[in-house]
Formats: sequence, C-alpha cells, structure tokens
Amino acid sequence: MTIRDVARASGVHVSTVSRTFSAAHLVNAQTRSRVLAAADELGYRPNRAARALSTRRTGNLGLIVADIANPFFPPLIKAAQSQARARDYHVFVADTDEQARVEEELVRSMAKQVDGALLVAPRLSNRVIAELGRDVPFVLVNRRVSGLPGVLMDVAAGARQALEHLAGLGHREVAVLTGPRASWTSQEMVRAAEACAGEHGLRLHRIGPNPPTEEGGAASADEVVASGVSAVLAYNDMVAVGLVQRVERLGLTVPADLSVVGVDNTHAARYFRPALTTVDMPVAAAGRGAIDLLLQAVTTGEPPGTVSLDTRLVVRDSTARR
Amino acid sequence: MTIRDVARASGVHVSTVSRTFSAAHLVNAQTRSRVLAAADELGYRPNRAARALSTRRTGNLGLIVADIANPFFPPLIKAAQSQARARDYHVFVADTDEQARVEEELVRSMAKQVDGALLVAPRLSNRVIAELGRDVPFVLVNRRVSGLPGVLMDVAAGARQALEHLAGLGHREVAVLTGPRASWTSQEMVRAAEACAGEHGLRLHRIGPNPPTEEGGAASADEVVASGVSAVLAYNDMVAVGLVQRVERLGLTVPADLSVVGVDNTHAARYFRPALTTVDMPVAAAGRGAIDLLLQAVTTGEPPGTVSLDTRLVVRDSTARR
DNA sequence: ATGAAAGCGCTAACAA
DNA sequence: TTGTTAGCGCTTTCAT
Repeated sequence: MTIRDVARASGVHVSTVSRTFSAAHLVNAQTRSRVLAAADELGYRPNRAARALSTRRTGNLGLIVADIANPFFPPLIKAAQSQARARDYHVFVADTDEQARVEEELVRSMAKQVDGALLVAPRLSNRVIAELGRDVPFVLVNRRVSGLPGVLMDVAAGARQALEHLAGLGHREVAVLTGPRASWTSQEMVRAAEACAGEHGLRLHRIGPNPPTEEGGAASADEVVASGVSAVLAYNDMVAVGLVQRVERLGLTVPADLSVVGVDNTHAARYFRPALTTVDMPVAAAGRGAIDLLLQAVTTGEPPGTVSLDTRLVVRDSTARR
Repeated sequence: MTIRDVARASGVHVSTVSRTFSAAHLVNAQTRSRVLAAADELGYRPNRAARALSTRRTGNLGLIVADIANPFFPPLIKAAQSQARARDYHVFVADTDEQARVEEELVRSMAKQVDGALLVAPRLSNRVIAELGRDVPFVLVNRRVSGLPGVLMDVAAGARQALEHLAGLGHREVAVLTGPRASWTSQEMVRAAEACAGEHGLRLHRIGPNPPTEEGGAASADEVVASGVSAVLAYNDMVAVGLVQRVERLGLTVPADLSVVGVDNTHAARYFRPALTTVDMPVAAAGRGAIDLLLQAVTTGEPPGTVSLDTRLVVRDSTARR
C-alpha cells in the first residue's frame, strides 16, 4: 500500500495524499476526508523510512544505556519511551555492556537512523562525547559535558545528605565505594563526600573503582573490613547488597557493626533485609525530561541547557547509631 | 556523506560503491580497497533508511513488552538486543503499559519500520495476533498461537513442580493467584495446577485475575486468608511479594502460617525476606532464541516452529511444612 | 568488473 | 487548493 494506491482510489494526485498526512491544513476539508477514507479503506500507513529520505527526519530516537538489566535503567527507559511515543517517536534501545567502545560504535551506527539520541550515564570520555555530538544531536543523562545539553540527577546532594546522616549517627570513619572510573555519578559522589567529610570531621576512605554489581560490592568487603570504617556509602544499591551479604558472611551484622548506604533506590533496596538506606534518584523524571530536551534540540536545532533534578536520602534499616 | 561522495573520491561509479558495501564479491579486490579507503577517509556510513527503500529490508526489529519496569522483562530485552546486534540488527523497544490496544497500535505503527517483531507475553487475543501476523513476521514469547512461531517457557512444568513441592510439605488447600486474563502464562499455570491438584488430592482455590504487581498481590490478601488455604502459588514474584507483605500486616507469618511460591525468579525473589521459593524462567535464553527464530523467519520467509524451554522450581524460604 | 538508468515511497518547491 | 516535477540515498537490472 503506497501513497499512489490511495491517490488512485481517491482520484487525486499523490502530492495531495502526501499533504493530507503531513500538512493537513493545506488541503481542502472535503478532499481530505475523501483521501482519509480511501487510506483507511486500503489500510494505508505512511512509510516512515521513505518519508525520512526526503525530510531528513526519521521519527526515531536512540537510547543508549550501560546495562538494561541494571535495575536503575528500566524505569528510565520506560519513562523515556513513553514520552517519546506520546510525541510520535519510536525509540531504539541499546545496551553497551558497560563498554565504552561498544557505546561509541552504537552511537555511530545509529547516527543515520535517528534524529537524536539519549546517552544515559555514558562511559565514554568527554572528548569522544563532544566529537560524537557533531554527528547526532544528543542529550546526556548523568554526565556534564560543556556545550552539550543534559539532565543531571543531583547525586552530590544525595551523597551529602547520606554523609550527614551518618555523621549524625556518630560515625567518624566512613568508606565510599566508588563505581566505574568513567562514571560521572561516581565522581560526583566522591567529590561531594570529600567536601562533606571535611566539614563534619569525618575520615573518608575511598575504595574502588568497583564494578557496579553485587560482585563488585562483595569483592570490596575485605578491604572495607580491613579499613576499620563503621559506615559505607556504596556506588549503588547492587554494590551495597553485595557488600552486606559478604560482610555478614564474615560475621559482621548490618547495621549493628556496619552501616551501609546505597544509591538509586531500586526495588532491591526495599526488598532486601535489612532494607537499605539509599539515595533516591528521580529516574522517571529524568527519562521524560531528557526526551523533552532532546526533542527540543531536534526540532529547534538549538541545543537546550542543562537540567538538574533533586535527589533525596531515604532512611531505612541499614544504617544505625555507631 | 553519501555514496556519491565516495564514488567521486575513489573515481568509480556509485553503483560500484554500492556493490562494495552490499555485495563485495562482485567487485574487483583492488577497486574495493580503494573504495573502502575513500569511504573510511570520509567517514561514510551507508544510510540504512535509504537502503531499506529499495531492498525492503530495514535492518530493524521490534520488541514489544507489557512493562519494561517489570523485572521479568529487562534480562529478556537485554539478551534479545544483544543477539540482534550481533546479527547487525537494531531493535526498537516499546512498552504497552499492559494494554492490548496500545500493543496493537504499536505493532501497526512499527510494521513498516521493522523486518519483524517479537511480541513478549502479548495481551492481545489470538485472533488479533493472527491478523497482525499478516502485516509483519513475528515471533511470540510465552504465547501459543497455531501457525505462528514462538518461544514458550514451560511454566506448566514449573507450576506442577511447585504444587508437588507444596503437597510434599503437607499442604492440602492451595490457592493460585491468577494474572491478567489475557496472559497465556497465567492460563498455563492454572491448567497445570488444576491437573496436578487432582492427582495429589489437593483442593485448589482460584483467585483472580490480579494485576501483575505488588498491589495486585496485596489486594488479594483478604480473599486468600478468608479461603483458609495454607499455601499459595502466585502469578509472579511481585504478586507474591505484595501478598506476603499484606498478610504479614494481617498478623500471619510466612512461611509458618502460609507458604507462598512466586514465578519468574526475579531479583526480588532473592532479596526479599523470606527469600521466595519461585519458578525460574529462562528469560535470557528465550530472548536469544526468539531473535534467532525471528531472523530465520525474516531471512528465509519460512515461519519456524515453536520452541519450549524448561523451567524449574527454586526452593527458598517462603515455603514450609504445614 | 563496471557503468547507466530506473525506481523504492515520499516530500517539497514551483506552477497553475 | 491542487498538480507537476525533481529529488532524498541507495539498489538493481541491463548493457557494455
């Protein structure tokens, strides 16, 4: 079913059919309904790929994340996808397996097929990101690169709240388990934690980088114990969970012997026992906001600015007075 | 950067450049390397949308799921996406919010843009699915529709194992919390549970349909308690978790007063306390397998058959002797 | 092995 | 308001 079939069936020229679908106001109301009726009858649907060829707009967006199975991402993907769909855009979702190389290749291979892309918590260097930004308009989530639009979740504020919470509970020696080296979130956490530690007279032990997984958390347990800290701020909930499980196997109890704070407020944080004290990230809002910024960039050509979203500490049962 | 730029730079005709990328064996080795060099130099990348117009192959696949944020799906999406990427396909991921209407609209709107689609645990009726199957080749996951290829996870076997496990623990009155009415998985569970209950002299109470969420499980708690059963097989882990939380608020203890079995073996099942006894679903294998079948259907035009994958009961701490 | 030319389905000046 | 025409970037006969 092509535009020609519809044109023939409704007795008008193809361009009239085209207009009916892409600039309805340019066509006479009666003609339009005749065309629409014929199209409906024939089950015609515009071919977006063909349209893309002349408009240079595909109606597709790319969404690139480090690991779909990491529970941080699905709610963000869902929100972004839903927002995009509401604007009649389709979303390609791809997973980089935490590898910068794959991420770069993915952006390049998508570049021609999408009008823009969302890079969520990218693992690429700022330099490469800036370079790729010349190929496709994109919006970054949880990464600040000057000149590029982004949505940031204010994890620094969350980390600060977490450390103040720990300080208030009497902890003096605190470890921060860092995440992947290329993670902006991790860097922010560390920066904020260090500043905050200074203000509150805490001694901060930096342990990492760790893979952003349970295994990563488990693997750092020995070092945590050896460091003699009484509290830990982990890169994310999965790391926190892995750490707790391992230290409990070593004979410690959480939170009696060790307080642990996670980040992300994923399901795991609620289900786990002890339920995790964690930094809540506004992922759905970030997903929607990022799509809005991206579409703004795409439609106006103007790179929009950077948006920062609040985070907040959720206190549960994995932290206690020292 | 188009094929013309490359042609000009390498001193050949556009059709030669085209062949270099789509049928390399038809072009002289030296010419080919000259073209490749020029293309590389210019950073040329074939425009897939343009290519699609003449080949009628987009290189895209659709992946439609009921709810990205339901932890059952992400590992499946990840596996499917990764498998597709290895075959040089991109995948559109879309979320239907559990609504059959949205699902249908999504398939229709993707139809022209993809070479095939994966429908995971569709909520549509068999009739509509069969009808859509004429527009786009697709593969179903967890749904059997005669004539359409599919990957099924043998939840019936899992349900049977679960009931035998419960029977072995001395339970005689068992409830099954059904899921969405249109869910094949839910229907299979019930069928298998009923057959199995007959064989083992259990009395089975069917309670549902329930939304496949924690709220769904919580909402059925009263009915579960009123029914006087000592064990429950829930539609999935989230329903199980919701149920457990609510019955504990009602003063019961799991598993002492009530044994609960989930389905899916999501993260929640491991983190939750008591850790859930649950039916493990081979989601990653299903995702990969479905992509393989789909690509086979797409490339050969022959609809492949149906594959069934084993499930197994994972016994943890939410079930106990009556 | 390569070039020439037509066409995939649609849009977008331009003309009428 | 509608029709005419020339492409968008690529593939694919058909010649050479």
